[in-house]
Amino acid sequence: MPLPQTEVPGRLVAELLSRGVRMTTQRRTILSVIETARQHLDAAQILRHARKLDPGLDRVTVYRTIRLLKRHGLVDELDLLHLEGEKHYYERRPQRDHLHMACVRCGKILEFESDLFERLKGQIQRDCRFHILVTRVEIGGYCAQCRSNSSGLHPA
Amino acid sequence: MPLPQTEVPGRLVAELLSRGVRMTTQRRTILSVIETARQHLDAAQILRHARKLDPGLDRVTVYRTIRLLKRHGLVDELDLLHLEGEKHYYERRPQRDHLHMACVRCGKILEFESDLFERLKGQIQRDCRFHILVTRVEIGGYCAQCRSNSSGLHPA
DNA sequence: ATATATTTGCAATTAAGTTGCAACTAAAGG
DNA sequence: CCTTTAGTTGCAACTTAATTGCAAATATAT
Repeated sequence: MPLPQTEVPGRLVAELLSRGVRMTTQRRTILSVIETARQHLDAAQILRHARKLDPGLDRVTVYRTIRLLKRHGLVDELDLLHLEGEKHYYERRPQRDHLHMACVRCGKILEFESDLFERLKGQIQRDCRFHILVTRVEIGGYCAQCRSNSSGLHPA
Repeated sequence: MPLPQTEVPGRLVAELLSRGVRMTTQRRTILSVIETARQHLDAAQILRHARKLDPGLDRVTVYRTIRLLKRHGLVDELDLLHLEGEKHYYERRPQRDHLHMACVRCGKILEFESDLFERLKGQIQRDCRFHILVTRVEIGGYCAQCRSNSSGLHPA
């Protein structure tokens, strides 16, 4: 049975190729996993998904590919406040920065973008003469649902 | 003459005592290290400073005390974008949130507080009906000095 | 002063990510 | 296309940061 190598060349593949980075089947697999992810994935989850497409793929290759993407500014790394373990989560760097809210009760992650944040970045660049390359905003608290349902409960 | 920049000594001890937490000599030592720190310290640095005061103190006790402080919302945990290693840094939770800028070239950490950020938090609480407990803002880029000195250089 | 629930230090363990290296392979050149 | 070669992969071993189980020690209430 032939492996359906029918992936539409994604933006990440195209970006790396345009920068002269060598493209391997392993990298294509990992990049497609990251691009089609529906939530934030950690390295182990990326590996698990990638192995469904290429069972021999090693976790070292996942770590190295993530590092490559970080070096090229194509993914952002998040902790999501380490609500579970010390792992890191990755997402394709968006056009416009957004902030992450993590519910400490149910673990849900919400994203939010705001002109106020863009203005805040502008203020920092001006007032501190600091040239911003990357931002990471993580906010912990109770989401709307957990606020209504909470009945005075506290997180674990 | 009062020292305006200096934190009130023993505030962490007082806070914990007022919450009925048992106070040990080890905890007093670790708390004093955190309170008198002049920069952000990681667990290993806290241990090193604490051992100067109590050589038998174990690193496990440092980790457990940090966890205690986090549970009580008395310290904030930072990664400072993992510019060096995967360790975490700790600081006493300030009255007013501030954001952290890490220079990717020289490693310097700058802090910044801003009404815009307070307004951003207000917007989140309103628009997302999200009750904020903790915030963490880490921004990477080039500080003013490194921008002037850079001569086109890039970080390692 | 005593009782007891909590905390400590030690040793062992887990979790996440990295490194050295031989074999492999993508991309460039004939 | 076939060869070349510099970059990449997979494996095993390793590092670093943090956690766990447990006996001994100790802070606090009585």
